[in-house]
Amino acid sequence: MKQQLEKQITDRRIQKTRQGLQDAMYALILEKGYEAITVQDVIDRANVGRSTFYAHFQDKEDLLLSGVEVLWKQLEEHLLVETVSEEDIWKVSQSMFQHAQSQRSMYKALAGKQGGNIALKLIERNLYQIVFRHLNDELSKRKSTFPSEILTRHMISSFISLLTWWLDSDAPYSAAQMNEFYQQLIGCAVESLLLSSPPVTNYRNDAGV
Amino acid sequence: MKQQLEKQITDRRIQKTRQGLQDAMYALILEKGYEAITVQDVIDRANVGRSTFYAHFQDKEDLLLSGVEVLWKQLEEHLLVETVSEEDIWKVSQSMFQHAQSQRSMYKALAGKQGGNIALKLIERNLYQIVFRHLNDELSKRKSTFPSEILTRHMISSFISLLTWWLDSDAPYSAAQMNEFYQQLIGCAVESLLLSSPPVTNYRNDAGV
Amino acid sequence: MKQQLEKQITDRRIQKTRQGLQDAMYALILEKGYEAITVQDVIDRANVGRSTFYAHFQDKEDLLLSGVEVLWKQLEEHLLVETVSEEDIWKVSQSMFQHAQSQRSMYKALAGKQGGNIALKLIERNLYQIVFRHLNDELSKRKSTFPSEILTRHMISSFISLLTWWLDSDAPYSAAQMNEFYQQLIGCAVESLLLSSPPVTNYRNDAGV
Amino acid sequence: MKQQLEKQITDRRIQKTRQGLQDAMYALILEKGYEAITVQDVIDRANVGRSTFYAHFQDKEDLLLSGVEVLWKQLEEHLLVETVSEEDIWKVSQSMFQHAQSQRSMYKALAGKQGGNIALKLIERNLYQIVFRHLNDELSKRKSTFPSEILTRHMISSFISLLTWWLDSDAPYSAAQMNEFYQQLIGCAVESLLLSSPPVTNYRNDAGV
DNA sequence: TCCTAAGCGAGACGGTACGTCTTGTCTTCCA
DNA sequence: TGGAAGACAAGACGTACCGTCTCGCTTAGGA
Repeated sequence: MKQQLEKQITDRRIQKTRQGLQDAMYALILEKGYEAITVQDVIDRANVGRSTFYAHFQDKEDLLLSGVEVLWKQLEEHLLVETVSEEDIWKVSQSMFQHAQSQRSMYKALAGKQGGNIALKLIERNLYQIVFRHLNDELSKRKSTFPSEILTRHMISSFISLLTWWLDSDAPYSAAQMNEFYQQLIGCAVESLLLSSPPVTNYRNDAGV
Repeated sequence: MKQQLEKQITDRRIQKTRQGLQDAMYALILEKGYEAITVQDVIDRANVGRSTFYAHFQDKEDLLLSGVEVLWKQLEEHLLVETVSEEDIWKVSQSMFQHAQSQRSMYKALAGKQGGNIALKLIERNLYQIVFRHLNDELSKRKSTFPSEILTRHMISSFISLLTWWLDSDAPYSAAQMNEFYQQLIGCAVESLLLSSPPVTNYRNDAGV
Repeated sequence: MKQQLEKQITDRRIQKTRQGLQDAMYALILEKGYEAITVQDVIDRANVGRSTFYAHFQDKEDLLLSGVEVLWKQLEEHLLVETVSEEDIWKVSQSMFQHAQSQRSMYKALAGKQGGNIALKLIERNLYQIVFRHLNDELSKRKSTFPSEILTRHMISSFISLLTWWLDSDAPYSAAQMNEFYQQLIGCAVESLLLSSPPVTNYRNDAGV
Repeated sequence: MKQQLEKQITDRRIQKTRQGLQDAMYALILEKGYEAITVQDVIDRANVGRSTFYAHFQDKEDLLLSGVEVLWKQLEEHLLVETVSEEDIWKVSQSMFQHAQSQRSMYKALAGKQGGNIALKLIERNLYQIVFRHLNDELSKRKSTFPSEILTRHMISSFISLLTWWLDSDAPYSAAQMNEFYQQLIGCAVESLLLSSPPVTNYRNDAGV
């Protein structure tokens, strides 16, 4: 008990330093792009010693990716609050668009074109895990021979492409509209591969906002 | 006339050096990945002096991208030979799959996951130019309000995603089969947005915000 | 009264910590040499917190030199017990050889080649004070023009050189023997400069410039 | 022949860089003392890149010691010119005093109290080699039981002590005078240990300047 | 056949960023 | 309240690449 308390308080100090470094990183990414950033830049911005940086993160990539974890945890909470199950693809995508809308600058830093592709690659991989499991089941249930990796990659890459365009172009579309676009682009293929018998409009009814 | 001849012969020597550097680059990419490569690695492999490298290319990125140009010229010739017009999207995509099949190792170096994303980004941009012009026309002809950038990016990102997966996974599909998959994933959306005449505004009703 | 008692007890505690740090230092010097030692090494060895170290000593040099003071006090007591006056140079030197013999490991740490030169420099300076005053008097009494700094430095450096060699080489000579050597090396010069009455100016004739 | 020429020219460039670094080092030693100097200080002063420094010297100690080599070579030449044999101790010492006089600032940097003890230790070791061999022979010829290490160390440490004092104190004595002092301090002991039978004044006759 | 200008290899160089290490200060808790 | 634990700012270290440069050699065309 005592040890835990002590640890927590120490953690608070540590957490503050980590947060400071992450914030400095986000700000710098939006200013000059991930690649151009130097460890020195980050620690100057965060008012932190060099060794402190390396006590917390292996290198600037590690710092960047630590941000993805934060974002990912927030997203999971978001999904929980909205009581979205992983099965319902359209709700998941909509939740991500919403989350991106509410955390715009963080998303821009991590997933925008300034953010380097490393963070994006991790997000892609995370999404892949979730979607692949689901699609693989569905396709095998229907004895489809269509390679599930391809379908998964298609859905993910299209989603990512849409998301990054939205973040970078400052296009005046709402999260809901973006999700609508996504459905229009993807839905038809998903239908034809997964939902041969049920009514075509099925997924559309769910997409009401 | 004389000057041109001299230039050509000199060019032959120069060309040999450039080629050597490009070849070294490809080999090294397949060995250890683009990011990990050092200028020193390249010039050691190509048996070339450091200054020679910088006489021909600005940096290793420049060398990499010079390869994309080569590839792109080959592709254009390929399209000419097959008498493919840019309008016919499916034939263009099929030609690219074919070309990738015939130049597999070069494609792997430039577009595979070892190749860094820089070359891929350039290919993407090139494709975007071609496809966007075409789609924008078609959509405006039909008075569709669907953003043509989004549709273009969707088509390109899906194609790239498919292509890189094919190159990296050594999946036993032919170029024709890959194009078949591509059509299955994309075709339906393209059709509904381009080929149907009336219901273009349909999605707007659902997307009320 | 209570306060005083309490103070004493506290002092005892403090003394213990200081002692622990000094002991750790000596041990480490003999193991790896003074230069290579880190403050971290010392506090790990002494089982002491970093801040504790800096509460007692300014830096590792301060800690080392604090040891010289201890050694110096012991030496003074030694001289008192043996009732040696500072005037009798040979007895002073013999006393130091004896003391070094009895406190061999401490001397090795402070004056040996492992101990860095800082401690040695301090010892040299201390000896210089004592010897210089004496020699300066004697030389001026005899109206000698021989620079007393030079003579002092000669005596000290020869003594130090002998002492450190003895400590480092584990040569099987007793303190008495070492002092005998010292007299043989130094005595003749001291005699000719101090004990002979007339021919002080003798060397000047040869030193024509 | 061609290869040698090429090498020489390259060497000239390299030599210039090395020289620049050494000069910067000497200047900085005289300004702030060896210990306080940073590699960065040196390369800033010498207008040299960091990697260049490390291409030539392992660390600042290596740079310092490389200076001793230079000094040593100069000294050897000096001895050659003056046709001094190693046997004649007094001439060797006089030559060193003379050399120090002519290269005062270099000696101050390397052997003065600003120079750290590293260079001095090396000089001491070099001298030790020369003197020890000679003295050891002489002592064993005479079947003396006096330890030759001790005598050697005595002579060297006294010489060094005299030299450094001279360099640091700016005392107004000439090289010849310094050597006279040295003889007065050392000569008597050397005599009594080496020259038992011959006339005592023997060495004095040789020391005429 | 010799000459000469360009391409070239070799690699020294100035510079920048890296990740590591040590120092001395500081804060927080415990006994 | 003093000491233990250890996070922290500061900054030097030695390494790794970069892109520029200087230097002779080779070499292939025009004299």
